[in-house]
Amino acid sequence: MPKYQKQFRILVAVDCIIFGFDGAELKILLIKRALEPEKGKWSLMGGFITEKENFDRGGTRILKQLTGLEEVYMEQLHAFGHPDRDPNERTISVAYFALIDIHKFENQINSDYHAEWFHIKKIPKLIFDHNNMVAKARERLRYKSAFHPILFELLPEKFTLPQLQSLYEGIFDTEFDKRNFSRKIQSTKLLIKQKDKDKESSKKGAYYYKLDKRRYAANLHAFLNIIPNPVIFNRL
Amino acid sequence: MPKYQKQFRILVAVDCIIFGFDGAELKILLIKRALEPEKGKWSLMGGFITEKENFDRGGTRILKQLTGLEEVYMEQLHAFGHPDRDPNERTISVAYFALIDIHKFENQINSDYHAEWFHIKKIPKLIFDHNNMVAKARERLRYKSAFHPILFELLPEKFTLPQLQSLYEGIFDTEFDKRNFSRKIQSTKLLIKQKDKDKESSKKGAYYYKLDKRRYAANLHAFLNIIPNPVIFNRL
DNA sequence: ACAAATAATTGTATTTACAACACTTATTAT
DNA sequence: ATAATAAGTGTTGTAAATACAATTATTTGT
Repeated sequence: MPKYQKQFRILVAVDCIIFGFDGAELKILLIKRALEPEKGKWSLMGGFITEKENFDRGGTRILKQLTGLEEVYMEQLHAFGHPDRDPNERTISVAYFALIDIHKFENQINSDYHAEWFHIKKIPKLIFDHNNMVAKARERLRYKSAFHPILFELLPEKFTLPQLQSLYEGIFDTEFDKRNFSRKIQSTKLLIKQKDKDKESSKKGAYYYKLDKRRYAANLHAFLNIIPNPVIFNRL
Repeated sequence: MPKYQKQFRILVAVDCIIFGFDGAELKILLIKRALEPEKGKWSLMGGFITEKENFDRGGTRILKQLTGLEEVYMEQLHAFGHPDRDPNERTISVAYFALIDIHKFENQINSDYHAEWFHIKKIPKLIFDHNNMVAKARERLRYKSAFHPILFELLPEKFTLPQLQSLYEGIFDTEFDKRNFSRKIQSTKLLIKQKDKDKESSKKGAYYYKLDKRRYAANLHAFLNIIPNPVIFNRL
């Protein structure tokens, strides 16, 4: 069989934008780059594609490498291919974004990478085009979560409505009416009310909820309408 | 500066899913592949990335090569990277989808490629994973056009409301109420009514409309709500 | 010239969804 | 016991979406 002889071949990497939510702020997990070039600078977690893996597997491999986590929400974001994005040698990168429960991570953190969580609004200067990737991931997360119930992936197994609301508010950089928000969330029937309350953050205490996983799995592509006015997309 | 010595490099291609609308049916432009392997089989238009170009430029270059058209609506769809997708040698492909006015194409067709339009529901067996790409592009077109006014890109400069409606109906595989559809479209204020009528497809004749390009450019990311019930996404 | 057929155009009433808004209740700290 | 804090709950007006039918313009055939 003939090969594509005259064409040139390129390094292919996968980079991961990893989102977490600590109960108050949306955060992103970054590492201190261990290898040259740009050693010691902040960077997304990434790596080169190996000979036998596809992008999805590369993404999950890299995520597991850093967080120890498997079976988390992950989605291909975009392929970045500017000829000079890596000044060292032409490299293209397929970016993935992941949503993880920040608490699950803390126990399993791999300190080899000097990973740290950064507030979404205080991201430092990153190597290459990684700041672009983060911006695009943020945009996508905002877009997608406006219609699809994916933000639950960022929360622990048990969470309260006020927590969920502040997550939405953080992502959309606005405030919602408690009563309307609660009603909309309840109307999805994706949540199961628990008997116990969280009394850490308030005096009255807020009931815990759990995700109804069966319904959630069946409705992952369901359309929500949590956000009052979709015009907000214009002012990201 | 050190290079990434141990890593292996991969061929990188761009493939285009080109949509057109002939007034009745949604179609895709395919070519008869000119080079080995798989010579003579139906395929998407594609090509390898050159040393100095990014993906977007590769996509527009390939589109122009086949259609002669520039400045058309085009968007990165997805990166496909299964190790065996090209049995000849590992190749990854970044797929783009484009929306063109099928009439503009007809004059400029480059017959070198043996290009042909195929009804979206009668796509033949394509090489590699191109059928997957087409499926994904169709899904994306449906998703995106439900919220954003991009379907105008498929229509000629002057078009009628019944034409626009049948385009929507074709894409969503359903039927809308004429009166409600007309009202929703008018309420976007994106259309300018013309004085002349199209009398080809009916006896009474239907007024032509033109896109208000200034408004359209300003509202490309605007949210529409043309489709009565978004639940339809569940049954693609 | 008239009638019949075809397809576009236009209007209204009802239902439904959304958003705005304020008070009560549970709990803790002093 | 009282004050302070934050969660929980109900109602009402308004706008949007839907369902639905009659009329008008034009062509074709007799």
